[in-house]
Amino acid sequence: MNMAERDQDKTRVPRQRRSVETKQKIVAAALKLFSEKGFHATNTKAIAKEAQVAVGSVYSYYTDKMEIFKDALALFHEHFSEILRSHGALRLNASQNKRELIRDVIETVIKAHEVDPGFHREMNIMALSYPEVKDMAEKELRFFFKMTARLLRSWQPEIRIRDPEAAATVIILAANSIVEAVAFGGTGIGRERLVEATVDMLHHYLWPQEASQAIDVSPETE
Amino acid sequence: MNMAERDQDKTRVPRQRRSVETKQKIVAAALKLFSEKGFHATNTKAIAKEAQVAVGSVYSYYTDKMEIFKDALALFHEHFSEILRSHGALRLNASQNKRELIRDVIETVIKAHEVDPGFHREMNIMALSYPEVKDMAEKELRFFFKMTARLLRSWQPEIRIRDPEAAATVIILAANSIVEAVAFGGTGIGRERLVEATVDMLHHYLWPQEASQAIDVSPETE
Amino acid sequence: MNMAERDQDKTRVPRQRRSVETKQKIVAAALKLFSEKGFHATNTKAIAKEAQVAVGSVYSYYTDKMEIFKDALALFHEHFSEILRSHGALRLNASQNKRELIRDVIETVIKAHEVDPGFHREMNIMALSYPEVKDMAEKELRFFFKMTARLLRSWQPEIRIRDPEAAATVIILAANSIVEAVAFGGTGIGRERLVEATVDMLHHYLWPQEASQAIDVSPETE
Amino acid sequence: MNMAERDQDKTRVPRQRRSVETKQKIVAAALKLFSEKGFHATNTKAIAKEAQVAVGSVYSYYTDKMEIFKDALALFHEHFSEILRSHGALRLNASQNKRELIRDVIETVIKAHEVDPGFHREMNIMALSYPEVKDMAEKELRFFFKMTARLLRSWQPEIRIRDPEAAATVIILAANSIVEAVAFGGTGIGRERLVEATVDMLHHYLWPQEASQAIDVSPETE
DNA sequence: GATGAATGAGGTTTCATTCAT
DNA sequence: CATGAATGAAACCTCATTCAT
Repeated sequence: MNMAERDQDKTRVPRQRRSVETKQKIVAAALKLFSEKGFHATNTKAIAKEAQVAVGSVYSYYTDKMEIFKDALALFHEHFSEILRSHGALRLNASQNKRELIRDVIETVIKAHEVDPGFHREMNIMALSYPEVKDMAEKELRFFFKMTARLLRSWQPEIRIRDPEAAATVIILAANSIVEAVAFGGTGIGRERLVEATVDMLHHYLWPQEASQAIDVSPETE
Repeated sequence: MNMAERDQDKTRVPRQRRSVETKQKIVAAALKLFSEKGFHATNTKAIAKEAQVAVGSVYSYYTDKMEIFKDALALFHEHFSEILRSHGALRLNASQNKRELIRDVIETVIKAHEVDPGFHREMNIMALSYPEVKDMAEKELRFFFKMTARLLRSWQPEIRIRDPEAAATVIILAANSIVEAVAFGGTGIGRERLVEATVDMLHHYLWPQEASQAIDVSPETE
Repeated sequence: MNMAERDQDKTRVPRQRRSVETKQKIVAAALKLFSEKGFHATNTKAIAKEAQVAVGSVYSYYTDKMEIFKDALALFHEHFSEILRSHGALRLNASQNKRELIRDVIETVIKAHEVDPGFHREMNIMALSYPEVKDMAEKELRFFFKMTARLLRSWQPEIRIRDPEAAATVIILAANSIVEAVAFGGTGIGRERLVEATVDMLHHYLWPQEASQAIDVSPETE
Repeated sequence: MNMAERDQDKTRVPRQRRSVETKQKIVAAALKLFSEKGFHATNTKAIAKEAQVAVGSVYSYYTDKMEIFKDALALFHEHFSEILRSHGALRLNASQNKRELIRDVIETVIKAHEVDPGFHREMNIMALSYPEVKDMAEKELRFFFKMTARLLRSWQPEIRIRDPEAAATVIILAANSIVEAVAFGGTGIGRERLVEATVDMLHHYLWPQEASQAIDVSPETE
């Protein structure tokens, strides 16, 4: 394996079980601290301490503090995807009630965000400052774009979207920013109302006819 | 004049005004550097140098590096609002073509972002880390929520939005995140397609009837 | 001045008198410690302490520990040359007794070495490890080569040297290594005997006739 | 053996053949790395790796990194002497042409240096810093002093040296420093010219009459 | 008021050595 | 006996902030 080759002499490639466990302890500790206090406010000593390991050990698994972050990010993405999968966000089909479908998706994404809102925030920070992190985060995000685009295309021609890729991107970005607003607050509007408005917006976007009727049927709610 | 007497041999500039100018030089310098290299990578010495002032002087105007940032942020918000205002983003009325109206707004916001994308990014970073900055940024954002909500309400009942405040928030958040994606790239979709999709989404959300017809009129575009 | 330009933001260019004094205190302290304990065994904290200055101050005058060393080396060279000059090593002329002349030169060089044998040693160590130091040391050495070559040429044709440059180099190198042996001991032969033998060697090399006669005149010494 | 007694339970005294081989692999690896990158830049992990042995094993043969160096130094001296011996540097006799004899010796020493110039340099560095290493290096050097002195004495009274021991020391030191200059460059004079000048110097020192004639015979060369 | 020299805590990283497996 | 994981002191360097001039 050329991975092993490249890291040779610098970072340890876990061979023994103990070693594997130590590395896991370190990422776990780092994920926790980055999430709580952010990257810059977390020093290597603290990571080592949290992992109950000597500072030197940290550096035998990682060349760099940044390297630890990247591993933590990968771990975070795993957790995140796991949530999405387990909540069945992807076994959607157009047969169910459209509003419920949209709401389900949004709620699931909120759930996923709530697993570790702190780290999510830190990921955003880091992505803005470090291209490498940006790339990782974007790669993950594009995966969702792709998934969504495929979904939209599968729903054609029932929904009449002109540019499924762009639409998927816009939907994900919008949903994401609203989910973040829900997670971190600060809008002054409660969670329920924001979700409802978002559902409305997407409903109209994707199934205009049905959405328009829905308004006629139940006007003046709230 | 006894004023002249008191200031003897330094009569050039009144004390007060010079002081104000110095402070302005400092913020301006800071804004520039924060925007270029970020908060953490900009040290006070560099700010002083850029402002052509001694380090000590910086600390006689500001207690803290953070204090400087907050002032820079305020200045940035001024610039930002100025752009929006000068581009007339807010003298909208429902009479013009709806798609054009939406597109205008979005383009204006993109313009405003483009004034200083670097600082915008840094503002986001800082907002995520420092509650005080977050508060400032949110306060500004809520202003836009309010403005938008008022606008939406003024368009009622032509548009039949159930909860104008929540809708305004959702619209601004969505628009904002898409604008950022346009500014920083990374989606893999070009600017035009993203804008078009966003316009579509908002068009359907706000003027469902008209939007549906638009699709019927010019189908299979793109 | 482009020097000032280049160093800008990183190292301080002493402007005030206090500043100049501080920088001098630092080199002096460094010279002392490098000489006593060597470069690697001297840490920046110790230098700061010896100079009665904060660590940070050291780094406002020097980017690097190595930079300090180079400055110390320059200072050392100044001291060294000063000794040579004050001992009149270079107002040699061929008129005086040749053996005495050679002995004078050698004794002077020994004196110069004795000013700071520790640093001399360290200079050699560093020269072997760091090309930049090697260059500095060699530059100084070549100056002596040049001086000596000029002297030899001025003595032609009385002395019949085939290649004055090479001869000068060989003489300086030989003298130097013997002087070092005298300074650091380890040969098992006393200082006087080494100097005498060296004088003999150079005497024979430069003034063969005279040297041969000298042997005939005082044979079987020792 | 009380040697074994003394070292017991700290460092292993190789008893079995495999053990001996392991120790040899370690020194060999160390010699190579020290020579290439120097003592300080070579870490124990690298030595272990190069020797294809675990770090812990290194420490069961050696108490210390320095201990390894000392062993490497001894090995180096063996190689060095081996070269000298095999090139017959010591089966000199006064019957052959004197200039050729001197040149032969010098060329042989250069050859010996060229076996491992890197380690030679490192030995010098270490000798200057660590008394123990200095002692080892000097012990070896004195061996050459002794050999040379014996040679000189055997050539008496043909050569009329007053103090053979001192002369031998001076000759070896001079030759050594010139050889080093040839090996590491930096004098600005080419190898051939330096060797020639050295031969001249020693020729005049040891066989004044013959050397003087040589000059008369072939004047104005170069 | 202004200047810029001085401070020193704190951060990241290395590596010789020990020790559990 | 070998292995290689773990240790932690110690090194270098940065920079927000203070303070003498």
